[in-house]
Order: sequence, then structure tokens, then C-alpha cells
Amino acid sequence: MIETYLLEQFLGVVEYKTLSAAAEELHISQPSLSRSMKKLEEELGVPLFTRENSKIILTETGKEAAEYAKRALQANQELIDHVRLYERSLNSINIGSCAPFPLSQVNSLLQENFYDKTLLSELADDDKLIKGLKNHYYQFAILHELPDDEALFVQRYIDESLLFSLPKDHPFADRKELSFSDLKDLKILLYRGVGFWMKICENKLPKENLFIQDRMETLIELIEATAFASFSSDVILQTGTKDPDRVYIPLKDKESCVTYYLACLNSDKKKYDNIFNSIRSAALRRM
Amino acid sequence: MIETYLLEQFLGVVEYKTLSAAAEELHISQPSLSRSMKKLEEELGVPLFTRENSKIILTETGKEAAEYAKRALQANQELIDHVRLYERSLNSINIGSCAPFPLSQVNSLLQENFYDKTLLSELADDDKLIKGLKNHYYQFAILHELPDDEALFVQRYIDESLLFSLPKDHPFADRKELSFSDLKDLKILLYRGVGFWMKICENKLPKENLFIQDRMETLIELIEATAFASFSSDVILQTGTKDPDRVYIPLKDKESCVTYYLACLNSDKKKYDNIFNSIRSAALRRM
DNA sequence: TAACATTACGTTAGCCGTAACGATA
DNA sequence: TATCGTTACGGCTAACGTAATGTTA
Repeated sequence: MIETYLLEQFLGVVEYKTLSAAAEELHISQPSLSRSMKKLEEELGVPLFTRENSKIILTETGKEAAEYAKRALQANQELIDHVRLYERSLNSINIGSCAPFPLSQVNSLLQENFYDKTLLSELADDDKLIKGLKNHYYQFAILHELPDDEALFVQRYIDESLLFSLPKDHPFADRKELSFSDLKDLKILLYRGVGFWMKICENKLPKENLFIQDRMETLIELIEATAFASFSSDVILQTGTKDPDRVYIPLKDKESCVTYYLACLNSDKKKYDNIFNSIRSAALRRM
Repeated sequence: MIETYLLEQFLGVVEYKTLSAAAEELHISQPSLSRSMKKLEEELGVPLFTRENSKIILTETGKEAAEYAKRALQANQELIDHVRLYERSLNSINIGSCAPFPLSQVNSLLQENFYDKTLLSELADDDKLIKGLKNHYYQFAILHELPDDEALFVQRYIDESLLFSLPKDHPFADRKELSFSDLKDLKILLYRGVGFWMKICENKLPKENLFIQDRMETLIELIEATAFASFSSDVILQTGTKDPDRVYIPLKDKESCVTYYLACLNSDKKKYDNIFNSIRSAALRRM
């Protein structure tokens, strides 16, 4: 068997063409690399380079060897990656979500069920969520679209409708509903950590009117101190506090109303059965 | 990246369950193996064993790691095997054949065309020949059945018909033809290196009547010194010498008449075009 | 002469084995 | 006590860096 360091050095030489360039890249001396390549050829029993005019050039066999060396190193890296992810998945529950509201809900539900495990949660795009489920980076993902994937178990979770928040003395304050096109001239305060909602806002509204805030505290202060508009949602109002100085107006665009789905790997479904049961019964209570 | 020797040692421990047993198997000391496993866990950043009661037991993560370690070592071994075979295929032409007669013919044809390369030839079963072509162990194979395989280029080569050889004073000597069933009471001298013909003889004739000889010289001496029967073929008589003290009688069974095919990989076909052309024109001359 | 590879030589890191130790059945 | 694993210590292999040498453009 060939030691890994020889293959790494070999691929360095293949990539950088000369021993000197590769040695610098690999942070070892040129003579050391020269010896390593000799050793590799010795162990394979096959010449990988032709040495002429103080140049080393890959042979045909060397090119073949490079292809297979790549595969060997890739398998080695996959071992490392997979084992670390697997260990992580045993000791913690990792949740990815496309939006913050359902994440906090699911978080507390999971905390009750897995009190002995660390919960890690983060926002991510839908495709990153699905990839993450598949490679065990996430155990749960909250999506806003039904994925078409055999490997995933998906359960409908909860709906959320965007509301537009305005001071009570705003000209639009007595409207029964609004649409994104009505808002295009309004300055709007927005929290950066809203997941996929950010993309919808960026698509529907002029960028220069979106005052995006990194810190929630700052956002709240600004809402209190100014007459700028902002967003909320039906489910946030149900659980959170309503600002008495503001009115909340529904948006009639179809993008403002989403359904969230909770997903896990099919192979994990049994393990998390009680989670999905809780969600299902909670959904029934809401109906 | 994880060095190869650590993975080999790890899989040794996985297989032999205890450090002491694995150490003996791997021909290293037990403490060395103990340190290696610690180092592996250290480098992965993940525990692979639980250590209790002076026992080490694989964790769930350890089992996953073993699976991936196997793949990594397999990729490493494939690198070695493939590179060696590839180098071999560049420097020599390797021919496998199901029978000796066409092999010697093809051998001399190839010798003319590749005077700068070493020719290696050997007898083998048809399935070993096809496998050998596919993994570049052989560049050419002589088969006696048309293979059904997309990856292979196959050209009809030559026919051979078995003849039965008898002393002129043998009761069967004036027969025009014979069949295997006629021969079942005769003692028959046979050379071991006849390739697939051996299987046909073993199927059609009683084992105790086959006097198989390892050395061709011995066979010839025995044929001259005894009245036992033996085999020859039409093409052998055409190129070789006919024994004036013997008669040669055709066998009417369909198994006694075969067609040989010369095969190579489709991807190599262009490289060997002139070889196949020579064969084709030689075949036309015989018609 | 500048760039590149190889050879020579001394240093050092790290892998190994022996021996001693600790724990368990 | 026998078995198994870990720790401690010293040796030795072999990978490394520096320096010198050889070769070509």
C-alpha cells in the first residue's frame, strides 16, 4: 500500500509541473520531493516520470496514476468528512430552516424530546437544506416547498402569511389589504435574518428602499423611533407581542403566503416518529 | 489526510476485535497498535472505540469509519494494480488463448508487427480471457466462442478440426470417421497444454483412459513407443509433420470442430488494425 | 547565469519494541 | 493469575532540510 503523503505530494507535482514549484506549494524542500517521487516509483515498480534536461515529465503511466491517486485521496477525504459528520449527528440534532419563525417553534419541540442532545440550528437555502439532510449535516430541515425526493420524509407543518406593518397615522393605515406593487415607494425596515423572505423582498421591492438591519435590537429601536414600514406575519402576532402603535395589513400577493414542511431522511423517520406526531396533532388543533 | 498504515492497522483491529490478536496478525507490537488507534482517533477528532474493562469496543462511529476505511484502502490498491497493469500493457503485448494452435500462429504474427515489445502468451479459460481483456491484463484473446460484449472487438480467425491418431495396424485404422462414443474403451495419450480441448475430452471420454502428459517430449516418445491412440488436428497436420506410421481419422461430433476468434478491446481496435487486416486476408486466402 | 533536478550529509521526528503498570474476570 | 490495554522509555528508521553538484537554456 502507498502512504497517503506520497500521493498528496505526487498530485502536487502533477499539478504544478515542476518539483520546485510543487515543493514550494507543499511547504517542503525540493530535494525531499525529489526523493518522494523516486520512492513512489520504487513502490509502484513503475516509472511515473521521464527525467531529461533537468526536467521531469509525466509518462503515460504517470497520467493514469494521477487519475487513480485522485480517487484514492478522495476516498480518504470522504472517510474523514463522513466520520466527523456521523459523530456530530450522534451527539447533536442539527436543524436547518428556510425561515426563522418555524425554526424557533421546532427548536423548542425538539429540545423537549432530546433533552440530552445539543441542538444546533441555522438558516439556509432550500437546496443547501436538502443536500445537508442527505449527507447527515442536518437531521431536520424546514422547507417552504415540497421537495420531490425519494430519500426524504416530508410532513406539512404550518402556514405563515406576511403582514405589512405601518404606523397608525400612515396614509395606508386603513387599507384592508395591500400588494407588493403598492409598496414600491415606501421605505421599509427589514431584519437580515428572515431566510428566504429576503429573496422575495429583493425580487418584489426596489433595493434602495430596503433598510436591512443585522441586529434585531437595532431594528426594533428604529421601528419605534421612525415612521418607516416593516414586516410581520400572522403567526408572529399570535405568539409575539403586537405593537399598539402600529397596524398590520395583509398582503394579497401569492408569495406572501407560504406553507412550511418539516423534512428528515426516510431512513431516520422511525427514530423521529414522535416529533412528527406532535406536529401533526398541533396542526389538527389549529384547524 | 490519514496515512494508509493507520487505516490498515485500524481494519486489522476491527477484524480481530482485540488489540493483541490484531497486533499479532499485523506483525507489530500491541503497544504500537494501541498508540496507532489513539493517533487515528486524534486525527479524525472522533472516538472510534469505547475503552472499558481492559477491552476496546468499536463505537457506532467506528463501524462507519471501518466501512469508509475499506473503501479508501480499496482505492489505494486499485491505484497500484491499475498502474502496474497499464505499464505492463505499454511495454508488452499479452495474449491469452483458449488453445495452443492459434496461439502460436498469432504469436508469430504479432512478433513481426511489434518487434520492439515483449510478447507474453498463455492459455486460459474463456471467461478469464474476457476479464483479462477488460482490465488490460491481455491485449489480445483467442476465444472459441463469440462473446456477447459491447466492449470487445472480435474477428473470426481460423477453424480447427480434431483428428484421431492411431497406429496403422489398429482395428479402427481404416475407418473414414469416428465419434467420441467409439473411443470410450481406448487408451488415449494426451498433452496437458491443449487448453479448452482438455475439458471436451474429460466430458466425452472416461477419465481413466486419458493418459495426460505434462511434457510434450514425453508424449511424443510414448506415441512412438506404444500403440495408444492420440489426438491431432487438420491445421496441425498442415503446418507440422505427419507421423508416417499413423493414420488420422476425423471425428464427426460437433464438438470436434471449432472456430477461433481473435478479440481485443474496442478502444484498442485502431491501434491493432493492421493485425486484424493480416488475419482477414490470411483467412480469405484459405477459402 | 538562472532554473531545475539530483546527490550528499547531518538532523530530527515519529514509529516501533521492550518493559513496567493498571484493571478486570 | 491470566488476559488485555495503556504508559514510559530508549532505539532506530526514514523523512526532512541545507548545501553542493550537475545539466540545460
